[in-house]
Amino acid sequence: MTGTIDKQTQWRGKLATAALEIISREGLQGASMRAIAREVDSSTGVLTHYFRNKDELLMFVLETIMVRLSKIMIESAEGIEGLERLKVMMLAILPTTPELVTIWRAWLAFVGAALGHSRLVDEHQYHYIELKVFIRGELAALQQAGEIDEDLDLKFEAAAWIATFDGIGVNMIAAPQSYTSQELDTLVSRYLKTLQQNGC
Amino acid sequence: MTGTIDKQTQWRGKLATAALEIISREGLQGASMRAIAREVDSSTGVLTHYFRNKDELLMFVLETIMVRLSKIMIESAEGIEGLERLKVMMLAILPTTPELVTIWRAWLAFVGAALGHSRLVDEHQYHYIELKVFIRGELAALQQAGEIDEDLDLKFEAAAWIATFDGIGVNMIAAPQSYTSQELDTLVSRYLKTLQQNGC
DNA sequence: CAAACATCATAACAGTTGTTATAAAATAAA
DNA sequence: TTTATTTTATAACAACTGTTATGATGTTTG
Repeated sequence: MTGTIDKQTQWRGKLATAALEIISREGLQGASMRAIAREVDSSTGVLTHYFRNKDELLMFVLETIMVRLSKIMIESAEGIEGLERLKVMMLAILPTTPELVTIWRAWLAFVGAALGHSRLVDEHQYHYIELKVFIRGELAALQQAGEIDEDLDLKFEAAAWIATFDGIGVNMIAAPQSYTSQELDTLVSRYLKTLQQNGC
Repeated sequence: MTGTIDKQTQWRGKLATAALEIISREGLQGASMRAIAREVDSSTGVLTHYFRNKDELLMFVLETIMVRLSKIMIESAEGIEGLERLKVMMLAILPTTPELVTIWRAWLAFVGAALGHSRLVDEHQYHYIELKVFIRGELAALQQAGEIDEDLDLKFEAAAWIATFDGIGVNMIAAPQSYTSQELDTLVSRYLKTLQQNGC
């Protein structure tokens, strides 16, 4: 029984990774059932056996992406406190490694294709809200610790954090070599300064 | 002769607008030849007559988008000087009106589909560079006028301006009602403050 | 062993895609 | 008016899409 489940999750993960790779390379257009099957040196029979249909597979890929991102983000911040924590988390999930570039490229493909695809829109909204709540919690902790202004609107600031983050990420993908790692650091640090007026 | 040319440009514009509308509503997947023809109450014969192929039509749509954007941006800044100018220009092209929302949605679709579509990638790179050069010129003027720090790296700052701008825009599209108009103003103003240390 | 089931490959399906050729209609040129 | 030329519609095309059904294998279970 557990063996069956293991094979299930194993295959689903393998197929999701293969799909992710293709999407990152060629976009969603290139990710046909047959192309994904070819990527894992198998046939479409596997796809149809482990996923109800293509939609479910794509949703699973998107979910996999978001899970990986939040895992990387949380692990990067382990044992780090204060404002530095927000900085580290943001830098950790920007597309600075091959894996993260792959994820970001695929994410952009999903965002672009979300138009007119209601399930994708919903899924994105969900993850956005989740991230926003998380960041808001982080900000609340900082506020309580007196590290950032106490009169900040945290709901707004969480959205601003995500916007800053998205903007940098999209640019790094759309226009590679936009920033050196030092410039990245500067960019994020400068943004964080806007959260505290005691620096002035 | 001139009449022929007029009809050409007229039809090409009409078809591009129709395609833009569909892309904004349903994404690039929905923008098939037949769907575009239906949108203008005509047949695909018109499309094939005024465009070599679909690729050329899509490129024309993307170009149309960028031209409209830069036109809106430049016109908004007419007669405005100083730091306020940068602020006005950014606010002018963020997706705050139906037309701009349409443009941004289509733009996002193009960015997402650019993966694996080399001509689209090139086109985007080109427009990014163009915008970057323009903003850099604006920053240089501000620097000469002493309105922003003289030791800023303008190449870097131009990229930062675009990233900030992209981030806010993408969020407004991906998660509508992210910001009130006042919050938008706050966001942009706060970013601009990072360009001058005399505020401290 | 035998029956039941999970696993995977293959093929056929109906639908859609962009492209191309062809023909009809409208307009311009002679 | 007659002849060219431009313009638009229609239809056929091969290629591709996701889905589904059908077998052929193993693998587990009774």
